[in-house]
Amino acid sequence: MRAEALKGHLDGLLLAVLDGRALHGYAVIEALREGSDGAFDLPTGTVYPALRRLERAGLVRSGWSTVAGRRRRTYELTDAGRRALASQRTAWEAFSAAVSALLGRRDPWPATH
Amino acid sequence: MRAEALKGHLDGLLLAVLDGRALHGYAVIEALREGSDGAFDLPTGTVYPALRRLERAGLVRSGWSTVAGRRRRTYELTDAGRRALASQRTAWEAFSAAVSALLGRRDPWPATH
DNA sequence: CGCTATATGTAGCAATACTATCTATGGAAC
DNA sequence: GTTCCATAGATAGTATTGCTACATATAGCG
Repeated sequence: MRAEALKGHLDGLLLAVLDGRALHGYAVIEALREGSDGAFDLPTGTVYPALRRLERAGLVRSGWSTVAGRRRRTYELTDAGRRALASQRTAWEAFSAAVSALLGRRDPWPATH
Repeated sequence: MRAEALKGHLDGLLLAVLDGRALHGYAVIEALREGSDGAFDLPTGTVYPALRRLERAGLVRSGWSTVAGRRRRTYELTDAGRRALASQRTAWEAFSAAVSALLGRRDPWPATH
């Protein structure tokens, strides 16, 4: 997976794994890995700053908790986050369809010139 | 369409519209717009530098021609470009499947914690 | 006591698409 | 005939963003 492929799509994925449940950063990384069948195994340096970015944007809300002596910053969606997720899903459908239409064809173009 | 969504995917799209035919930059822009049903209407400041980038990488080859008093720099795939296109298609399948798996579900996660 | 998994975080880097701007020709509109 | 649009190419500078590398710390296992 090329590094740049994810650009512009990570936010939507983060919102998606937080949909309906609160997770801390480390668990988000695991959810992305498992939910993508191993395709997305993202480093902490990618996910933690991205979650903070979403929080600054008001799409998630965070709070601290301590479990078994380890501190966790837990994230959950805000109302704006849920709306953003819905719009990201729509945008993905459009983007995905457009790329597939262009890239998907296995035969070269008919000679038109 | 968010600007960042395209990042990392443009090269594959450019290679795809050049598959089996030679096009000049302006025609590439039109091919992207028409082939994506209007979803991708890219500015010249995006496409021209990207084509030069592909040429530096050895994936396309360019030559000049003049049609109706207008000079055109025409691009066509190299062998390496065709190989790169095949690998981009495979990468897109994997990426697309992974994102759809995470983003595609319309129902929130079951409560597991 | 060292190693691994868990857990959070930052600084700096590299890649890349976009905005804004510039030049130029041919043809249509007025 | 001159203004405007479509065609055609190009570049400088900017902003965003994901990644690498590094730093810190606890729990549990051998």
